[in-house]
Amino acid sequence: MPTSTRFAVAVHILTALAVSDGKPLRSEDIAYSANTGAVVIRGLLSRLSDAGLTRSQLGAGGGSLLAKPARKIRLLDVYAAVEDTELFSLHRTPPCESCAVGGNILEAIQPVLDRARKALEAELAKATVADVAAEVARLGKFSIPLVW
Amino acid sequence: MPTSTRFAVAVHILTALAVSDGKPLRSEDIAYSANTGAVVIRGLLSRLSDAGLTRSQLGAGGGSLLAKPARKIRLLDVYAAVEDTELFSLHRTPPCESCAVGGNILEAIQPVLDRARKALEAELAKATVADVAAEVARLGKFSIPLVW
DNA sequence: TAGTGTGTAATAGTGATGGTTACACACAAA
DNA sequence: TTTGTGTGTAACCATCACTATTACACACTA
Repeated sequence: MPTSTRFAVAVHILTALAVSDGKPLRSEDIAYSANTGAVVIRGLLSRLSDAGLTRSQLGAGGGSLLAKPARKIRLLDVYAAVEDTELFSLHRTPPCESCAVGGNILEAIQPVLDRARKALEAELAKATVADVAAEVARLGKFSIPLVW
Repeated sequence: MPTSTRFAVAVHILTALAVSDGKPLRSEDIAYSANTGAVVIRGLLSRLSDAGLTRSQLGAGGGSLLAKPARKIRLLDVYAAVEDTELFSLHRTPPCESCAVGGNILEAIQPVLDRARKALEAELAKATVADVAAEVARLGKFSIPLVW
């Protein structure tokens, strides 16, 4: 049960903003880096902004900025901001209520699925955008802030 | 991404087989319990059989059986048998190679995503089909084997 | 005031998914 | 051996989420 590409691109966006370190980035520039369209980026920025992770400056010289320090933004926050669907999908049509298994299977597996989901979320809570930005800087052999 | 319901239905199938405890179940009967089509069930049984989790008896009185004890079948085995896609999707089109962030973001986030995936898998490895079957029996107030 | 960039609606193409029909084949029961 | 049952798989279809793209109103800066 896959996530959309939104999570990966959203992390990309936030990492770019972290690397930019206070200088507003245009959606078009982020789109170039992520190899997608500027509207896609703005759609994600809209979600990230709703979640309180980014903010925008309108007008010439404007763009997007982190709304709080990169080290305060956990990947879990990003995940929650852009992923809509449940990690585990259940039956498309609910199983037979009156069946021995069908009538109880959902309730029976829910605790296990919850534990699995929470384990995943706990890992995503351990890493921050600052961590990712630092790793990108290390791999790319540059320092933050990066002058574009 | 439309997330698949295969995992939930596959667990349903195996739980039914565990509850049946050696008596072959027809795909049609499982389909009734899961509220889907028999061909959908047979498609999943085909994957589960390939993974060594079930086997089938052809002919009259035939159906499907567990290929090994329910307590030896971990939900992780089921997950691996029926889920095709990666848990985390990355960019649809690879990001800009020559960009500071785009050129390094994939490598930078991969370790985090791997840890998250492994944490999820570790939880799914802790639960078995026997556990789910026992929980279903408890909730449904019946004992295994259940005579249909 | 002119120009820049955001925010969002609308639309379209794509791909995975699940539902369904059809049918060949293996096996059991008689 | 024959008959009937149930599996295994291919083919086709409708649906839906997702991403890309166009279009345009609006806010803000220089």
